[in-house]
Amino acid sequence: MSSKEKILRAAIVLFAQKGYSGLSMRQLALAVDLSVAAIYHHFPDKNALYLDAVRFSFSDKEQVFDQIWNSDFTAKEKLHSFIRSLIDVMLNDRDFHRLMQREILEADPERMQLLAQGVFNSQFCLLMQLMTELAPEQDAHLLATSAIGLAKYYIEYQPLLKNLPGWKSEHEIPEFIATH
Amino acid sequence: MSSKEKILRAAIVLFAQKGYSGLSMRQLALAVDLSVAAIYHHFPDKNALYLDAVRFSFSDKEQVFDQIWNSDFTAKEKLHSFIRSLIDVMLNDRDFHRLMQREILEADPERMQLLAQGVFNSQFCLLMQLMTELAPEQDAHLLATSAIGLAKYYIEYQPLLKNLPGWKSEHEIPEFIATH
DNA sequence: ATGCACCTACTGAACGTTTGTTAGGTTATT
DNA sequence: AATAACCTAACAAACGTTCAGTAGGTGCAT
Repeated sequence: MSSKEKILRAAIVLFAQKGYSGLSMRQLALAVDLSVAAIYHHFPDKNALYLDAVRFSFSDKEQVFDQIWNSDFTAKEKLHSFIRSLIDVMLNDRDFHRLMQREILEADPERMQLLAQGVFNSQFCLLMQLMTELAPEQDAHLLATSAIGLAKYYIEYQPLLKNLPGWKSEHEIPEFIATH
Repeated sequence: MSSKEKILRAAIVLFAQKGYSGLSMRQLALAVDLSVAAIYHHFPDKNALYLDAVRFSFSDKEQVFDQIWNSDFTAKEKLHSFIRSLIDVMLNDRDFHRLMQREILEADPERMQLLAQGVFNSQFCLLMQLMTELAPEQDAHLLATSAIGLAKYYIEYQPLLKNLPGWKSEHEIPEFIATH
């Protein structure tokens, strides 16, 4: 693994843990066993590193989704798989999940725009496309948003809901289709 | 309004906005038009100030809940009012909501313990008591947790759900009672 | 009424440390 | 020889925190 990748992977974990201003370049350097200047050799400044880290943590997952889009599933099956994967990814990669939570909380407008355009855009467009195919008479943007929102809900409350009576492992998607 | 209260109120807003390490004592001093040393006159250090701010932002709301507990509602009505108020508070006070989100995200174990014991404890105990009264055969802690979780869900997704077909303004509590 | 003691609320300036960042030199790879 | 990858050392700025001092009020003995 290259040094640059090592830095990015550590940055994801640590930014997710401590937040942007909570992580110093020296702490990060220590974590990857490099000098501070070595990081600055790979990244122009802290902000760019942060953005790259978020991008990297997402692109890491993007191929999973691309696999779905390129499959010969029906539209319904694609949607099912997409949400299923979204939940899986969020559930298994806590750092990714926390990075996203932080990003939404921070709500730095310029960073939001950058992320929205550079990171999420392609996935969201594909999802919207799928939605138009599935329900042409409804607002695609709205449907896509609620699909993601629904997934997010399951991620955050699955640990809770699991302990409740009436839990069924594959109970997710039918309900979703029904409401739309 | 006393200086101490002015500091606390500003701290709530700014900590919610920028996070613990994102807000410096100088920035806060500037915001309340006092010297940095004046803040240290009222609070021993930054961490204590933060804790006090969180406590303060909660105690501000506590009386609303206490009013419910001391009312002569039936247990069912109390639960209804409690959840209704929880949702209202979270919805109307974004700073409070964000502070709580941050606190959960951060998950600093020692701070968590302090908050759990010093801030939430009394409310949670009252809620658990109510739950035992309502459903003696079930786990009170579990019921209380899911009540709060349910409220949180509505807070985060009401803006979303509102735009969806099938939205009814007073649709919250019956569903809750039904699932339990 | 006045001088003294004591208090709270505050200030300006400084403490040492940590921050992001850079300049300049060294080592390894091609 | 040239370029990439890395180092040590330093920079100014910002950080949390402290210190000595002051303005204004209160109570009390004179």
